[in-house]
Amino acid sequence: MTEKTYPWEADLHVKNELQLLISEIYQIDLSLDEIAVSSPPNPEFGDLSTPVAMKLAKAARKSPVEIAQQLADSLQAVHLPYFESFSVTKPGYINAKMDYKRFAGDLLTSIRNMGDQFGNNADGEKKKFVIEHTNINPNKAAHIGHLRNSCLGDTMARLAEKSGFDVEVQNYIDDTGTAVADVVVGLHYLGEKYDGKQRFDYFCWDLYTKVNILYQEDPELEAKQAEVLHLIEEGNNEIAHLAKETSKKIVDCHLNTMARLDVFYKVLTWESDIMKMGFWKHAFARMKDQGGIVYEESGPNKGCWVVKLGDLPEFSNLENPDKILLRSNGTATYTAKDIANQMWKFGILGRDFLYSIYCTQKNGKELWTSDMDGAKMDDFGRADVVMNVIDIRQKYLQDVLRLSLFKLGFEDEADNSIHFGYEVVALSTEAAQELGVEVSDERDIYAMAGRKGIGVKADDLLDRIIEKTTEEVAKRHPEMSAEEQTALGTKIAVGAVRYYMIRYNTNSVIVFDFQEALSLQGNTGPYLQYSYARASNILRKAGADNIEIKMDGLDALSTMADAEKELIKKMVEYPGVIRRGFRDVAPSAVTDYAYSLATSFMSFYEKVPVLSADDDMKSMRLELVAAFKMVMGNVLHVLGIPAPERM
RNA sequence: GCGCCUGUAGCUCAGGGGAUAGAGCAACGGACUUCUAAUCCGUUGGCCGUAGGUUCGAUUCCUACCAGGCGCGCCA
Repeated sequence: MTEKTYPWEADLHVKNELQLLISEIYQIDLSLDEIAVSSPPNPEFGDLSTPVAMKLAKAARKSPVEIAQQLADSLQAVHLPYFESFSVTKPGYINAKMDYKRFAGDLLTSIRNMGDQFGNNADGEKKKFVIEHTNINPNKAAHIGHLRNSCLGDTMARLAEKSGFDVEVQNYIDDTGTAVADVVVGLHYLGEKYDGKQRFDYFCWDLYTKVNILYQEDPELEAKQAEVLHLIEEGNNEIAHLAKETSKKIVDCHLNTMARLDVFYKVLTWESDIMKMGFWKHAFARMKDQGGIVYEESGPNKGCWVVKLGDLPEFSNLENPDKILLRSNGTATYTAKDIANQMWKFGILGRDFLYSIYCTQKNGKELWTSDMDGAKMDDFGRADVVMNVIDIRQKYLQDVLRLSLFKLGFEDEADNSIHFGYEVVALSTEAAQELGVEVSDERDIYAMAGRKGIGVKADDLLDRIIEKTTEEVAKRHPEMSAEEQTALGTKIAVGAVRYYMIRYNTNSVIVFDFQEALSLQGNTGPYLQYSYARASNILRKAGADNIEIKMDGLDALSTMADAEKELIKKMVEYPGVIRRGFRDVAPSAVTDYAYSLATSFMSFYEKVPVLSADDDMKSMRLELVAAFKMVMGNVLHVLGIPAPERM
């Protein structure tokens, strides 16, 4: 092992060595995945352990303990870096004890040297990673379901960046759909005037609901929807202008809402521009040339252009597995437009938007937008990997999208199309009740419904939690000015909301509950922030920002307390967490880790004095605290959670 | 009907072939002259949906069933 080795790869070293030894001694070839190495449940068993000997017992025709002993002896003889000794316990576990002086010393040095780069990897090979998220219909205020989308998408974008991808965040705006049309119906035909007394997106929230209720009793009004849609598609008329103006105003509201949570974008893509650029027409021509689609002369899809999906196992059970792209009346389906858009993202459409700068965002970065009056640019799309963040109800359509690409001959692009599907946010009985929804004993969760105006608005939630956190700050820091209190309160509120939105497994519905979402204690964002603030405090009091912490104290590492070792072991996991979070598309893996890292530090904080320790010990512990602060800072950054120096 | 997902403590959730199944909340009892108590320590609380199977070993994998959610348009 002549290459540079890192402490966070220690478990990998053991695995590799075991693989080699097992092959040599028993002539059994195991994959690395078959050699489980993990932290044992009890520190008495050492720092790392593996049950692999028990797996081998049958094939090697020896007792597990015997095999374990033989492997442990062999490992001992190899002198792996970072390991002190190997032992065996009863059923057949091999346990490893770390050489903490070297292990911790190298880790702390690495963290100090790598700083905010610590934990990053180069898996992405600088490939272009396009992620589309948020995508809210521009016709009403954002609600907490949209928040889940944006927070998950933003975290994935951050994970992709840490994983060495060139990341482009897109926000697609469907400004030509029925949602916008409904609001336009209200504004134009109902003569509803916006008087500026409330926020425009809140006004539209109510108007959208009103229009949908009136549709039920007034078929003539409902017919206006189709009329409006038609006029929008035609363009260059009063209605189309009104639709665009309305959409833009709502998009601005959405951008403001998301900016409050530090969610930003690289480019906006407007459906109206997709239409004007003739993306679909162009895609259709390409598909026809390529022969990927067929015109049906008979059958249920008679007169339509379809993509044949029936021979794919995913669709073989469906009554009508083929997907219509062009209807018999000559218009394109939603899926067709989606395919064209996806082709654009990959740069295989042969067409591109024109672009201009939309605005400068709160993070100082420019936001671009597709724009018919803009300039030609080569910066956008042209992806190697495309991730679409859309809730799980879109799974079928996302499958159709991917497999259609495959069928059209874009096999690599199909492979690199990832649907990040997540379950929706619903309301608890209490939350539903608070919003005035009629509740019954028969159910305990209530779906949000834009058309009915049922939902918790994102900004309402934020306002409420900021009020609460600011109150708490005021209690703790009466010396601060009101502005400072609000600023800190806002940071904590952002931490609480973002953590709440991504901490759950994406397969499960979040049953939104105010009490839980507003909680600032226990397994919450503020807990992470508090651990960071506590570490900052120690360093500030030690004057560590000005003096250089010396590594001389590392001799003291041989007498590390358990709490210190636990903290070291937690920090060492971080690079693997980033890798796994991205690979498994699992932001919640990062929140889980962040929480356990914070817990380790809290435990250290309570048990191990830093400032009052002897000089050598103090120096070592300050280094440890500084390392923790760095790692926690990095984790918080991935999660998009502000890291306050004090709380 | 077909397909996907979920079922773990009173509640909200982690874990995902391996040692005694973990957290938070709630309840109860402790710890602030101490590096900030948005914290920590302790107690109570589990047929890991049910039944089979695979395995040295299953809460984890497979099958069936039960319960719940979602999806399967020439809608967007």
